[in-house]
Amino acid sequence: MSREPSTSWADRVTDLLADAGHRRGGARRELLELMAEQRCALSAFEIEAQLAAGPRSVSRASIYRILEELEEVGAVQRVDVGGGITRYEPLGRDHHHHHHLVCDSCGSLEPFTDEGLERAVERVAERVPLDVSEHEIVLHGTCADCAGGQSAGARSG
Amino acid sequence: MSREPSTSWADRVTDLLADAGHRRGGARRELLELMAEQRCALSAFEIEAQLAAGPRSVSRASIYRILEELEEVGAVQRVDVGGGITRYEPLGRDHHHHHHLVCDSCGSLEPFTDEGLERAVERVAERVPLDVSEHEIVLHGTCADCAGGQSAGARSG
DNA sequence: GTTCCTGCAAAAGATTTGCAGTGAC
DNA sequence: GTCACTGCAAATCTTTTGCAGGAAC
Repeated sequence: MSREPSTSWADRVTDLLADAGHRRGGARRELLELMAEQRCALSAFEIEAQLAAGPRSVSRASIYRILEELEEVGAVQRVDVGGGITRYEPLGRDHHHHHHLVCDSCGSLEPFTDEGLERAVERVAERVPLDVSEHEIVLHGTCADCAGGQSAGARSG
Repeated sequence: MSREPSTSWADRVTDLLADAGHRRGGARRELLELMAEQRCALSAFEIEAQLAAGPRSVSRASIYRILEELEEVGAVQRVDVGGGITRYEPLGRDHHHHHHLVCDSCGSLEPFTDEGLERAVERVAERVPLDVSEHEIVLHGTCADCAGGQSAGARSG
């Protein structure tokens, strides 16, 4: 679980970017370190806010530009869970591939994994007329907080 | 395949809307009849274009408003396949529940169904900390046209 | 010193909202 | 006649783009 590779994810991605002809930059470094420690997908807005709270703010334009570069080298994946907001998730860390639970009531996002589901998707991928490179599974519903807390209201952030 | 219920989907949805306190309207009727005959999800833009080509145009604002009403009564489902564009899909017709194949090269959208995948999702839904109401599965990749047609280019619309 | 990286501000695209006129009941 | 439905235009929100200054190499 906590076994770390000899180089960090941020370092490895920086190398990937260098191979693709990119130089290093402060904004990109901050964004990489933020992404490295996320357990689930972040929106551009959330990234901007979290970086603004840290030692070095990064402008929105740079965030989008950097995320696009990261997607091109396969370091992050776009995740669409609705609401017209694109989220971004790091790839290639030692965590397992996962999917998403979305509470339509409070908008919270949670990751989940399931081996059976992955096998089913792999089986489907062989049958469909598409050379499948990625897949995305989103379960919508009501989370425990919202379902149980009909009177609890805005108890926890 | 061609067995129709005694009332059409558009009529049934109109009844649903009437129960919810809505009157009838020309724009809504056009939109319902368009949705009724779709085999896959449509974006608001596509709906506007298709209605504009028909006997009665519907303004963009009305399209979004009507789609929101339809979603509230459970007649359509939002589908997010990326690109920042929300799509809408009719629910409760005699067709089976389906999911989506997206070609990241040309953007084409195709429906698919898979029993095994549905069962796997149902099994997962019981294990996760979410009262699951809907699910959405999107496979991204390259379609046959784009994969095979490296020189075929814009052969078929 | 050259070229890429970054921030700012403006632009572009999708969706929502305010308001006034028309239509359903 | 009342209140919902609709269209137009303006507003809002997310994402992209143009340009100029600063940093990496």
